[in-house]
This record gives sequence, C-alpha cells and structure tokens, in this order.
Amino acid sequence: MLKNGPVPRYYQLKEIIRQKVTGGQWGPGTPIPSERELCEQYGISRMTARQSITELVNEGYLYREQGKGTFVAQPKITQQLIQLTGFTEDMEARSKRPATQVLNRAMVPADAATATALRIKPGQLLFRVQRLRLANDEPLAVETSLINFIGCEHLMDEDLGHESLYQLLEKKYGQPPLEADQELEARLAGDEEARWLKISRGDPVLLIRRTTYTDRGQPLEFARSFYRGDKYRFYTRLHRK
Amino acid sequence: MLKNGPVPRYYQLKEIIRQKVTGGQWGPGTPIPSERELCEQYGISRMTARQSITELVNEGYLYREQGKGTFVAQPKITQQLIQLTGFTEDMEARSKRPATQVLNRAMVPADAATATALRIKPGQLLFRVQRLRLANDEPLAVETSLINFIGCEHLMDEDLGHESLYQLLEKKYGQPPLEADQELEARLAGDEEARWLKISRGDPVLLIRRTTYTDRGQPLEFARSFYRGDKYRFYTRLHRK
DNA sequence: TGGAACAAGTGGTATATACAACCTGACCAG
DNA sequence: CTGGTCAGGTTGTATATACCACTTGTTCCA
Repeated sequence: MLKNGPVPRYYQLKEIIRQKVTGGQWGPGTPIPSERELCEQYGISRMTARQSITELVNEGYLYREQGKGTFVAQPKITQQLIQLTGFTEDMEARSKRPATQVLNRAMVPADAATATALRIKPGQLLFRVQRLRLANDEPLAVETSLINFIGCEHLMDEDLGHESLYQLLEKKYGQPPLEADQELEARLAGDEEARWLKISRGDPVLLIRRTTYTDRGQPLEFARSFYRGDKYRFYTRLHRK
Repeated sequence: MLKNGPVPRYYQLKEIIRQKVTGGQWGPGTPIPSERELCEQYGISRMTARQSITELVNEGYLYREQGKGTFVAQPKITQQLIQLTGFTEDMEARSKRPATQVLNRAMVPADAATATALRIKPGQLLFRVQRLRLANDEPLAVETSLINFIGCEHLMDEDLGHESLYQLLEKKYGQPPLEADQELEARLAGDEEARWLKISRGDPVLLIRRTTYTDRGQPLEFARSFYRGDKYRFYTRLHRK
C-alpha cells in the first residue's frame, strides 16, 4: 500500500519497479505484473500505475506489447553515459579523478558563429572561460565556454577551478541546463591544442561543439572542446522515430 | 471537435499542435491554450488533452511551468539529425546524394569483441557485410556491419548496394531497429581506410562503433565505421536527468 | 505604504469507470 | 487434424471528477 505524502504515488511505484529491474530481481524479457495486478497490490488506480510504467518505458527500462503484457528490456551498455553532464560528472561516471585548471576568463563580445548558436546579436557581451580538464592528473581536454544569461557577469567572481559550472548555473543562478545539442568532428591537433594537451601537432583530437539549453529551450552556453583522441571516447544513444 | 475514428483523439490533437508550432503559427515562448481550454475547444476530456501535451513536451516542442501554463520551446538546431538512421536516410537529411558499394559479404563466426556487443557466444555465425558509402559520388565512410538474428543467413541473397539494410530488416525480416548505442573516437587513418576513402594515411577519421537494438532491447547489429574527418560531423542531443 | 489574505487561473496527482484492440489458449465442429 | 469461435487475459484510449501545489493579480486591512 503506497502512502500519500510528499512523494507522489506514481513515483514511489516507479522507483520500486526500477529497483527490481536494475537490481536484477526481474531479468530481461520477463513480464512484470500486469497493470491491474499492480493496482491491487499497491492499492492505487490503474491510471496511476500506468504513469509509472509509461515513464519507465520512455526511459528504456521496459517495453509493452499490446494484448500480451509489459516486459523488462535488455539493459543497454551505455545507460549511464548519455546524459548531459559537465566534465566532472562525466569523469566520475568513468571512474576517473577529474581536475580543472582555469586558463583565463573575461567578458567578451559575441562573434558571428557564437551569436548564431546562442540566438543573440553579434557583439553582445558574454562570459567566457577557458579551462584545461584533467583526468587522473593527465590533460584530457581544453574547453572554451561562452555563457549568456541576464546577470552572467557575476560569474567573473566564481571559483571555476573547484566549483562545477553546471552546478553553479543551476543552484545559484537559477539557470538549470536541461538539454544540449552537440556536433562532433575528428581533427588533427594544432600547435595550441597540442601544447595544452601534451601531445604532438598532428595527433588526433575530437572537436566537440556544444550548445546548452535551459528548460525553456533558451540557449545558455556555447562550448568548444578539444579532447585527446587516444584517451577519450564519446558515447550516445539514438532512437528511431 | 475531434472525430472518433482509427486515429486516436489524443494523436489528432498532438498533430494539430505540432503543426502550429513547427509552422511558426505559435512562436517560441508563447503560451499555448491551457489544458482546460483545449478540452472545451476540441470537445475532449482533460486527461486526453494532457496526453497530447505530455508527448510533445517529451519530444522537446513544448515546456510546462506549474501554475503558469505550457509554452512553445525554442527550436533546436539538430532537431532532424539525431534520430537513429541508416546511412541513406542520414545523407538525405543532410541534402547529399547517397550511394553504396558492397565490398564483400559472408557468414562469419563472432570474435570476442563482437560477441560481447551482441550478447552472444563467440563463434556463433553472423552475417557480415562491408560497404563503402559515398555522398555526392565522393567516398565518405567505410562500414562493416555484423548482423545477428534467427534467419540472418538469408541476407546473403539481398542486393545491399541498392536496398537499405534497415528497411530490409524492418519490412522483410520483422526485425525493426529501434535504438542504438554508439561510441565515437577520433583516429588517424590507416593504410586500408585511407585507400578506400581516398585520403592519406594519417588524415583524421571518425571511428564509430554502433550496437543496434530491436524494440525488445535485443542486440541486432554491431557496426564499425570510419568516416572522413574533413567531410563528416556527428550530431547528438543530451538530456539532463 | 506595506503586507496579508483571498480568488482565480494554471499544471500535477489521483480515482473510478468503460469500452476497444489485440493475444492466447481452450473448445468444438467439420 | 484443421479451422473457427469464444472466453478471458493484456494494453490502448477516453471520460468525468476531485483535490493539491503553485502563480498572479486584486482587495483590503493595519
């Protein structure tokens, strides 16, 4: 019997089911209890149980077959790695020790490419920070972020060597990053990248351009990163239709 | 007033709203009619209207704010390009003329890495096809696909130079690809890739490893592709939480 | 003038109910 | 043995209703 409290019932049930799936209690391919059974077991209505299941289906944990039932999906390999994360969270998911070195920061006017990505007029003042990213004390990437929101100039006073930019944006500035579009490209390292990443000119690097959006779909950040090709792989998941 | 017919009402309303959003009739940031207004306008219940809106929110067209309303989101740049597509569909979305040249095909036993990706035992017979992919008559990628499902040996008889592998799997073999996990890595071209792609050894290439799953989460295909770094960018979208 | 209280609007959660569409197995007639 | 029908299970769609949580504007009192 689920309790009426601060946590919605559909969410309580969702977590119970997710536990059984990720905990291996219900293996891949096995049918979960039918919607009507769940109603009765947990003393909730069918529509509520359906909401729990629907969200888990959208998240890829379950799949439905009309007339037959709802089943546990095969777990995906990259389940953990396709979320929008800052560098710090990304490294922790890969069990590496992250570190950051701020190379420089300034308020700068937007150039044409940046203005297009952020959907603003060229020349508008943005906060720019360039950071060297390390994993287990080795340079892994060099990243240039441009941030645009009302009040972004206060970022000049933050300690971005130790505080997560995304955490700051969310908790302190009320600008939670929700989604990002990314473009990936294979390149050869130029002199500048090679120097920072401690590799040779002509070594392979992964160039990632990222535009980050808030929950309103408003562009918040445009970033350009060079990752060492020999030390970094990018994971993603694609969906049909 | 929505009709009761083969198309569900929630889906009819969903398409109506999507049209107004993508057609520019409702610009970004503008509020759409409230759920209660939509009920009345279209003669449906609130839960039905909610289902339409919920799906559009999940697809990124709208966003909700409790107590305020539902609004049109800013359109994303890569909206078209982040779906799971075969090479042919991918090129069409980029307005390039795709072509394919089958280099070889065979039934081969799975090696260790492939067996892990496809979750099968090493040594199991798989269908393998290696194809050169061209865009506007220029070599763009060389791709090796390994396919595993019961009956995959019949693929030996198909004309994969002109027929889409994904279309075949879906329409003729009842194995619709639904999702894929991908790994991307920047590399330097080796002699073999360089020869096929008409580039030089040491030029940058994007190595993509892809595992494709059916709607049951069953691994269906494991593919390894080398894309010319100077002619191809990969797009993706990330979500928080 | 300031602030508290209230009302009306929004989306969020939840219930109870009904029928349609689809799948499976059991049963029966030919 | 084959094929059709039917019953009983499943998910899919849809309605009507209720209350909660949150936002905004107004009203009114101190």
